[in-house]
Amino acid sequence: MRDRPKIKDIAERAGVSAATVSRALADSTLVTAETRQRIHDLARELNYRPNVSARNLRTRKSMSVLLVVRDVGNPFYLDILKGVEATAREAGYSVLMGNTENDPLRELEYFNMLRDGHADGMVLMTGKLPPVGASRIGGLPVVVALEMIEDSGLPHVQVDNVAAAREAVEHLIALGHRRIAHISGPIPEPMSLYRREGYRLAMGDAGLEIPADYEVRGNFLLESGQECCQALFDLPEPPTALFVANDEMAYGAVHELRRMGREVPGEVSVVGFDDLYLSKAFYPPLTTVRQPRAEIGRTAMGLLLRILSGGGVDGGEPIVLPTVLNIRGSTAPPRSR
Amino acid sequence: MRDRPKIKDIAERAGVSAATVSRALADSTLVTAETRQRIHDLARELNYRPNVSARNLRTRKSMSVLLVVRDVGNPFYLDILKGVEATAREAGYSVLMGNTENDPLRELEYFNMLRDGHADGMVLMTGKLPPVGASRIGGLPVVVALEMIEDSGLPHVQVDNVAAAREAVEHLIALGHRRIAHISGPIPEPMSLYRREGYRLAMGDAGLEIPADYEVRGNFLLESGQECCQALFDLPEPPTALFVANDEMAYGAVHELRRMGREVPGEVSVVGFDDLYLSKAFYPPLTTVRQPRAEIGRTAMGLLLRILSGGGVDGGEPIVLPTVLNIRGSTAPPRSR
DNA sequence: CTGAAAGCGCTAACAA
DNA sequence: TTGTTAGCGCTTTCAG
Repeated sequence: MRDRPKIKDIAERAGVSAATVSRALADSTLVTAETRQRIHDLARELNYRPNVSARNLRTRKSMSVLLVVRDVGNPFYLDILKGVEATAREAGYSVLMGNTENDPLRELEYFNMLRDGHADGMVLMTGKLPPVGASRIGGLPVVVALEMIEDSGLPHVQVDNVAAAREAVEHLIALGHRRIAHISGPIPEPMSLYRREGYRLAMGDAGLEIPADYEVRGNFLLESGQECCQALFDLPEPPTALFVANDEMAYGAVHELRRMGREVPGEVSVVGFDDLYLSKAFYPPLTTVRQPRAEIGRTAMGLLLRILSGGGVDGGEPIVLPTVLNIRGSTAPPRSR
Repeated sequence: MRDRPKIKDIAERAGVSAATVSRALADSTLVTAETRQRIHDLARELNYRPNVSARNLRTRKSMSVLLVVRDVGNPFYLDILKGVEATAREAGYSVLMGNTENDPLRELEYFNMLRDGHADGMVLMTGKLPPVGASRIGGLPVVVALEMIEDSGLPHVQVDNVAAAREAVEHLIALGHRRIAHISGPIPEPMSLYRREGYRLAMGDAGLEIPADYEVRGNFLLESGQECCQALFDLPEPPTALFVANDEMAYGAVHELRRMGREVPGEVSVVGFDDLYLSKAFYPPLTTVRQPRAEIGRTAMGLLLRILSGGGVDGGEPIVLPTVLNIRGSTAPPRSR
């Protein structure tokens, strides 16, 4: 940072004005190809780098976007982050990490960073809006990914959680399971509700009753999967199959089943949701719904870029990316009695 | 971003000068407590937020730090990121994600972001320096975490990889294993070399020969663990235990062993390195070296903060954080023959 | 304690 | 095609 060359320095050496240098460095055709080249050479020689604060102040941009999640420590976000980062970088944007930990104050703080010029736009994955009222959010350059914020008027990139969950449960039913329980995410978060809805629809379509105790609430964390699993197998009539709302809890559930001496999938089948990259190395390899995470990241960031470049944004219809049910070793027909 | 209030607006309404507003908002004692309060109230009322670009330009700071890793998609970095983010945020800094994918050009680009005012400092976890020569790097506000860059003169936060690896292998030896193989990371990366060195030391101390084919090179990825494992068990005299240089490859190795019909730990014991958060739910629960990742992140960021606030920095002695060998279900005495 | 004035480094009208 | 000029919004001397 000490005495770095500025445009003026280049201008003096090149015998031109600062404006010309600025234009040349921006490859403006208004500058002779020859002087343009000369200035580029000079800039390289001096190891010149434009001061971003000055540029940002002048252009009223920051060339940064904010990626806001509930928990940066959650491996689920990794591929999304990767997709967002790649797409952002290709377009010359940097990615600022935002971590809310479900704290409304922090959620608000990240929105404020949009107003104070810290970032030009936001990819929001918390499923929540700060309590300032949707009116103030309306036109902001925000794309909601993964989760869904109803009536926000914001563009969404997501998967069809209901249909995906339904397909997962239908797979269990097709295998012959009747007593299928569900470990859900936190209620009433929309994502949890959708996946539960898919479960209910599949069960209903198959004419299967859902016993009251067959829906237990988790919190998407590993330990929660264990606990919920325990509760389910304390029941007088335990299930023969589990549809778990995410892979992490599914890991916990399988772990717990093993601890209880129940075989997976021999005695109990388990289906997860997300297809974390470890699920295939898990034992038994986990049957689970794959979300195209990297693509969600790329698509969301692409959409944001379009918004930032003034392109048309229809916050109307969400962009829905396809899921795939990856059938692996954790599901099998129920043990014939 | 549209017509946001600026200092001047507040100044006019308060009937004072812009300078006074600036001072008041900075809680300078040069301003009467009463006007200070009035201006704060006004700022809140107008929903004022200082323009960061203008402030950054003026103060020559960005209040951002760059966190540079090889691969943002690697779950290993999660807890570190979390630690860095938390510590940074407490101090008012934002975290910019940098992802090099081992591309020297991109590594250089991130260093340039330091020079162009994009960020004030960097936590570097790639184990590499761009090829500009250490001379230009010397005084930069950069902290190296996790990996080690020899002769860089930069402050380091790391663990003792040699000692940790040694302890892991000693555990296997203590169980009675003699034929212990090692799946290493990419050679010659320092981290891989250190862990291999620990393996060699433990073996040597126990008077155990290392057959030529017992050291195979992986790349820290899951598939690589599978492949290396396959190579080892194609040997005429396969090992009874594996020390794998990271958990991810260990998952792959265990997966492959299972595929080959070899029991873990009955037939083969496996020790990993890192203690990813899933290793305890893995089957069998993985014996592995735990690195205090969140603490590495917090410590590195704390060190960087000290540097940024002009505090003394001794790039001499690295800060070494302790590791713990977590003994779980993937290791057992060798099957008695 | 407060105000006037300068300027951080850059870009974009407007003129030439 | 190039130069001149005027700020972007803020902080910080320097005077008062």
